[in-house]
Amino acid sequence: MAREDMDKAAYFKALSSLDEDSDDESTISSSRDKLTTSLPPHHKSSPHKHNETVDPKQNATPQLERSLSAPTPNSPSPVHLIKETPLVSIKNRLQQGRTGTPLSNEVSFVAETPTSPKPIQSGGARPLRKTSAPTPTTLNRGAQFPSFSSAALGKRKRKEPSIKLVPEQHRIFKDLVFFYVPPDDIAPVRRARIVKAREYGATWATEWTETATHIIADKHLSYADITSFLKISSIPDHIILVNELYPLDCIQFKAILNPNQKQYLLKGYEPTTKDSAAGTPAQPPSSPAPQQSLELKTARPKPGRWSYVPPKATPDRSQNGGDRQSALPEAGEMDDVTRSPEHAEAAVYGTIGDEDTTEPLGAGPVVESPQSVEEVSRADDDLDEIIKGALKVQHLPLDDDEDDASPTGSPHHGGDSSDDNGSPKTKRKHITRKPNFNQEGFSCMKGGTIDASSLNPNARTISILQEMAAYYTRMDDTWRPIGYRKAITTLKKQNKLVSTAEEAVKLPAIGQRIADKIEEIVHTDKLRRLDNTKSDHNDIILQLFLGIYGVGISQATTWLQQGYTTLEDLLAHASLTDNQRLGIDHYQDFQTRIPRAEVSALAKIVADTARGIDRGIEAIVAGSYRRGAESCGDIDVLLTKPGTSACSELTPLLYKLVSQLRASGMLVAPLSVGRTESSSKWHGCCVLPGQEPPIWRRIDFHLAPASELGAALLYFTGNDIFNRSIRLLASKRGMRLNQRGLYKSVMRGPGRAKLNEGELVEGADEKKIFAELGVPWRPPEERVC
DNA sequence: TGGCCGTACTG
DNA sequence: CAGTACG
DNA sequence: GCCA
Repeated sequence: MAREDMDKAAYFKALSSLDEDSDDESTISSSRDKLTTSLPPHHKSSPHKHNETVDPKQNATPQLERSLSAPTPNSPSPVHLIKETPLVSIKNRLQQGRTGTPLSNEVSFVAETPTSPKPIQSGGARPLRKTSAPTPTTLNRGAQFPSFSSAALGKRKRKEPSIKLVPEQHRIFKDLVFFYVPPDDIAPVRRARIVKAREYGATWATEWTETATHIIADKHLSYADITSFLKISSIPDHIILVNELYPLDCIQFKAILNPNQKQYLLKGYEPTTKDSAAGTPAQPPSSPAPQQSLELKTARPKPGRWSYVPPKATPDRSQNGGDRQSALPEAGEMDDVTRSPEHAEAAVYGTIGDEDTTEPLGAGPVVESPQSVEEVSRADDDLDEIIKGALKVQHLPLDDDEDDASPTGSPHHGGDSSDDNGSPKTKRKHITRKPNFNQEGFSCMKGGTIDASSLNPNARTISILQEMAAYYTRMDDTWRPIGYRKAITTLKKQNKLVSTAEEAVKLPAIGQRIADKIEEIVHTDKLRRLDNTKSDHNDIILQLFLGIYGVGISQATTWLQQGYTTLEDLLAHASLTDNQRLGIDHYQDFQTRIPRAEVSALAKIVADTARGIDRGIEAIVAGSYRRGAESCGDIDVLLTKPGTSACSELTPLLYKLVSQLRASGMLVAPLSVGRTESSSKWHGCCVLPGQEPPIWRRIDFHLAPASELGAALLYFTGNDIFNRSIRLLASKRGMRLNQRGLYKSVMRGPGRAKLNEGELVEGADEKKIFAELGVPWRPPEERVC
């Protein structure tokens, strides 16, 4: 036991230091030390699944040894060192922090491999490589932690992606031969996917062969693309044609899924019912599909908690809603991708009339200019090239989801409305007061209207920076992600491509380091720094865990340390809170975006029910819906009533409302409910009655007496960055802004610590709050930061 | 070098 | 209390 | 990460 702990500790220490190593510049903040310092006591109940997962004894130790003695025994050719690219300043990579880590001094220099090597060709023309028969160069000792071992190789350029097979019983792709189209692994994402498939037992055919069992096509390809690429008239019956999503899902569900599901089909391809045989039912006997294991752990209602019935088809729900392409959550927020002009009215149910529409003060009624260009298909055009040359595939989106965010796929309203941002109008800043600080730095001062969709010239850069932010979040770094997000906000507002570092540093919130990264991204279409993480198992598991409602970085890290790797592991062995269990059972549901129309429908039910309880109640949908998003991550309903001045006047109504909605079947579970009399929130889950299959949605109610409506709207409309920005601005002005109101004469101690409550300035009127702060009014759809 | 929003629920 | 969540 |  103790020994295992030690090994794990050693491993994680090593991991940490390596990670920092590969970081461009030195340090990562200290919070991550928790990884290296304290290991949780080993409970016996803890997850040592003998079969799968890690056996620390086998892994950590050898790894450490190997990395300590730099040269890799098996690595055949020393290959030339990768030259540091000029773009990245590599200063000191020695880590001071990771004290006592055996590796920290050794692995000080990790080559940022440019990924170019085409592993396949190098070995000559053998078309198949069997992963199950590791080549001499395969470093299989390190089985579980590829990134670690590859990083540990130090400067040595990896010649061939080391494939670390998963334990045999998990090799769901055993005996399968995958042929990818395009048949290369140049793009980092694709390489990671291919490696992953191989780790699960697949054989990768790098040349077309009819012995292939599956053709895995790039998601943009159509059936015709494939046949023409292969120069055949049709795909042989015994070969299964699926898109790249398929293997990922199989891996996540640990099963060979039915390849005929529509989310795996290619455009223009009608499966000939034939392959249902080969394709297999979704749940092969060998590996229980998640649904089943999920069903096992059924409701264990707890006093005060609704009985919670795990619904049938949760995890498999990829087809409805937005096809999530990858099992893993993506970093960036996808809401606000598009806006529609009519949002304002739609957002309000009940007697309230307007609040957005009338606008004297700020930027007038924001009428979206119809916008023109439709670019959605650009990606498709690239495909030809890809197929032909198949050599520079770098345009494939780095992240999986991108364009799926707005489900409807509704092409128009491609958002962006007015490409107003450079336009003079945004510049109007009526200076009420002269601030003694630079208010340019506050993103709440300027409208963000250009979204991150493909229309944005910096979309690619933004997407990659978002991944970086997400990556650092996973690393338990609190502040870097904020830095990145601010930079991203700035970038979103540029209406032309920012391509050089020189140009970039001049922009607010973009410093030298991000500027360098921007330049690298624009020039190479990727960030090497990020590539390193792409195939990191632990990182991928972390992403998985962080996608669970109720699980944050702390819990996710702990579970990872304990050796859990899948949601099923967690359900079976980890100790979970009720919310977390629910979060796992509905993992896919919660990951699925909610079409705007469904939000409207749900809100209408709420509003109608509420009015049945009290005519005066108004239900206003806030959140990304109010910002005009075409799809939302959850539903935010603000409940208010004219004439009220305290939450306590509304709480009883909320209680009734919830109980009626629950009775009517719309609300299906509570997650977090107010404790006190005057509390103002209720968080839970709902489904659209009649929806088949039902998809659980996150819904939040927020109570606001009329006297606080403005502040509540401001808060509940967000977005979060906008809120933080405007709140920070308030605090710089000696005020305080929260969901109840704007307060002045707040005395603050060191570090802006609040010393007193302050005196209420305004709470009822959203616009007045802007005005008091000297912030130009911005309608909700311009609060996208 | 230290700050980076303010609040509320869970266990 | 730390952790997670909400915008 | 960025900034004062």
